[in-house]
Amino acid sequence: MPRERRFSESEVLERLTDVFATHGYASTSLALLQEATGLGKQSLYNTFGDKQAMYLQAIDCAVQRAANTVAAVQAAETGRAAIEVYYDAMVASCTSENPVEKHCIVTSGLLEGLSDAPLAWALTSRWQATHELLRAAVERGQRDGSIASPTPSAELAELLIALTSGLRVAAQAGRSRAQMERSVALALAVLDMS
Amino acid sequence: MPRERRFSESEVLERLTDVFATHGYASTSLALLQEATGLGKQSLYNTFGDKQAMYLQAIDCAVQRAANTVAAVQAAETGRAAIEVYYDAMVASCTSENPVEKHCIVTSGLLEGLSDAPLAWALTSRWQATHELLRAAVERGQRDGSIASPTPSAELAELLIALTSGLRVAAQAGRSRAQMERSVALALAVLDMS
DNA sequence: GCGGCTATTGACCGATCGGTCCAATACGCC
DNA sequence: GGCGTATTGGACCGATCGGTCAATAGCCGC
Repeated sequence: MPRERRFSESEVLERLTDVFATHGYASTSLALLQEATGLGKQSLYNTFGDKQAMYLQAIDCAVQRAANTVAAVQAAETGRAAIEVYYDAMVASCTSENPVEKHCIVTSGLLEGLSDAPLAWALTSRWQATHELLRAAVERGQRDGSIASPTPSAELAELLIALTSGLRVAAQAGRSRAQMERSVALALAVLDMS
Repeated sequence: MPRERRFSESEVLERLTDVFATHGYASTSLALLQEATGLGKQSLYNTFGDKQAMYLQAIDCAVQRAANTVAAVQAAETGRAAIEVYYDAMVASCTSENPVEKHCIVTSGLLEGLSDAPLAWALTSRWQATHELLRAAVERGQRDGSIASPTPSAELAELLIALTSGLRVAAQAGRSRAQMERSVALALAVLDMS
């Protein structure tokens, strides 16, 4: 048996995810990744592959981080409560002092306009997954009566996810948490229209 | 009197704006700008200054391009119509085949998280200006009766501008024009709530 | 203790980055 | 037709980019 790695692959991936989230794909250099992980260039390449592969794995890592929120959304009492849980987490994330939480790797990546097919596919796939999460919550709310709007759940979810990304940008423009919460409250009123 | 420039400064700035809009700030290289303009590096530097200065001027150029839309918004019959004019233009822009129209230099720049103070300031300033454009339209609508919601115009405008940025991201995720129009229609229903 | 395998290190690669410098060039003026 | 000035293209700068390679260091079964 050969020599063993002297770092935790999962912990290093967390740091990679941090860097990609805060700087985006193009602006993340190998040097930044080395600095954040304390690893040498070759160790990173041996473990994760090239920059594209690291990014793809960072996306997966970011998805895992959001698993708690996803679970909380799905476990909410009503569909309406699920949506509110989602936006609570989203606003908290956007207004965080921590730059890692403030940025969404998927939103940033999409707006970056990554041209490499695997990256673009992974990002749109994640967007789609979040859309489905919200759509399911809306549909649940429509069934349990907590959401009055008869609009198809997919359409409502489309609005909700667009608002999510909009909040990310608004956060970068320096909007306060209170303002973002008001925006969310206003938008959620759409769910009550019949 | 010395030799004259053999290009139109304004036309070249248009091309610079195109490149910055489609690639963002960090991913735009001098080589790309040279290719798009046909000018040499030195001519660009003589005329516009360094990359930062070019970017700042490109932002102004993009603002000028939107002047028609701004005028149309302000000239609309009612405040409500103004908002609709705005979103018509926005959705058309987002769903354009032309990559130059599809991207918004301000939205992209904000999400890029540019750290240089002059750039960040210019971008947030533009965001603020658009917010004010929408706020004024909302206020007008509340006065002329085309917008029923009594919610402060600034808060409604905050939601509207967040949605705008969200649509930009949604466009990058490949959403269709029809879907975006439905999202807008849904969101505008907020203006009717009292 | 030794041989074989792997992880790590650091030098190195060509390409490109933003930016500068300089010499050649082209024009209006006298 | 010089002359001076502004413009121009290209050579050049150090730094950094993503990525590779060979040598070294560490651990296993033996």
